[in-house]
Amino acid sequence: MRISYTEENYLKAIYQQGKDGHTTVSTNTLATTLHTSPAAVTDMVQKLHEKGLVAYQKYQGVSISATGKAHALQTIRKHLLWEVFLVDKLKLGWEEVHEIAEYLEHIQAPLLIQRLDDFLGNPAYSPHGTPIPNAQGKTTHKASSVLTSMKAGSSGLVVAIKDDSPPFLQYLSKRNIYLGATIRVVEKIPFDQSMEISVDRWPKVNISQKVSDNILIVP
Amino acid sequence: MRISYTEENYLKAIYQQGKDGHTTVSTNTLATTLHTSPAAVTDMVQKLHEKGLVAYQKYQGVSISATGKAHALQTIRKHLLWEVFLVDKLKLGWEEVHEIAEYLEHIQAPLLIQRLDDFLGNPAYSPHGTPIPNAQGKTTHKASSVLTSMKAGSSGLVVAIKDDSPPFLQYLSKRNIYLGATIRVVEKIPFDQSMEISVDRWPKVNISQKVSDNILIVP
DNA sequence: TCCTTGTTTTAGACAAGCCTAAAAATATTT
DNA sequence: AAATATTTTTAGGCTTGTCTAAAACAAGGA
Repeated sequence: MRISYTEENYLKAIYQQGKDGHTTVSTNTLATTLHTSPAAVTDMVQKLHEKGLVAYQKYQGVSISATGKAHALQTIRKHLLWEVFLVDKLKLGWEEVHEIAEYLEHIQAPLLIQRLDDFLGNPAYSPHGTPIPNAQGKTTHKASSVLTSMKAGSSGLVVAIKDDSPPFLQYLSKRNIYLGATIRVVEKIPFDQSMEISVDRWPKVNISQKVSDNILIVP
Repeated sequence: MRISYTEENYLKAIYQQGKDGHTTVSTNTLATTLHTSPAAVTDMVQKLHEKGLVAYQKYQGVSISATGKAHALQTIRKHLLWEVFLVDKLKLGWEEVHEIAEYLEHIQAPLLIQRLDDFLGNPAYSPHGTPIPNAQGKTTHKASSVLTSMKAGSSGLVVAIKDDSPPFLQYLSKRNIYLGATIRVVEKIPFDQSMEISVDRWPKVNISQKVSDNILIVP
């Protein structure tokens, strides 16, 4: 079955939003993340349903099917492998690679991806710490916790960044937060759920809950 | 001005067929090389004319404009750089890379291409010996002659292959013809313009004119 | 010159993916 | 439970790039 560039983007979004596969994703949410109109989402989702790639019932949202999930994982695999290439080999900044990989991920050439994987040394994680699905779609999950859940006084290593949008990655770079950095929670502010942290040997800074929610740590 | 994936392919074909820019290319020829209908070509060529990328007059064929040529050269540059990457770094065969590069060449990311060029060591020639246009569209032409024009008894080094279609490259591989191979013209057969050649130390073989027309040599 | 042959263009139509505006269904508030 | 607000779907339409069939044009032979 032929899956278009656009269909791949829908599948990826539906998978990433509905994660486990039983959670249902709303039309409006998809329209926002895909920068399109709710009407366009309805059309496409009906098409994907007919192709057996998603489960969909009128007004009841959409969820990924097993086949759809397999496709989404392959697209994600390609995306992350290209990100590794762009950062490790071409020396692009981690905030520059996401957009470029959005294009590269759609190239259909199994041999290319296999060789790229070998060339990169079969990496298990992307430059943002996201686990890379293997050719069968399986990922090795590193046990980690969200920075938000850490207690004051504890510290750990940054292992992954959930949100890989350029603005967020630029924000992190400015505060010297990168994969492998050591973060110590100095103080938690109950009022707004923000926290005071110190990164490596740098002076402490305040980060909002929205930020700490997107940083994964191992103690 | 936005140039689509399809428009880029048309420009590339018009440029490669009409080379110098004054030669005019026919609708039918384009339809054949682009695997589409003459009617589709007429439509597209009118659109490209309105955008100033080609010169076109009804029933008079089409030729590339200066702007169109600049775009075509950039697409070709990207195509050839990716081919170098696929062969040199990913170790793909020279007959496997053309098709994959057809997709990669359309990716718009100037920074990516610049870094890729550096990563590859700013190559001047593709794996098939085609000169790679630089960022300004200039190519350094190696002086060479078509194998067909060589006299019996003379010999030279293979520097480029004009036709980079998989069937032709597979044919060459089978006869141990590759870039840098030494070819000696043993005998020319006037009857059908074919020739007997010997490659490196291998026993002599007969090749047709169609084949020798696509091999470039330096003595 | 006229007629035949082959090429090129026009006409009308279709699929993919999107849009806006309006209608229908669901959710929330009162 | 009714009224209001929000979400979602339908309806109709647009653009890009394609197609087939028919009409227009060009070029060569009689």
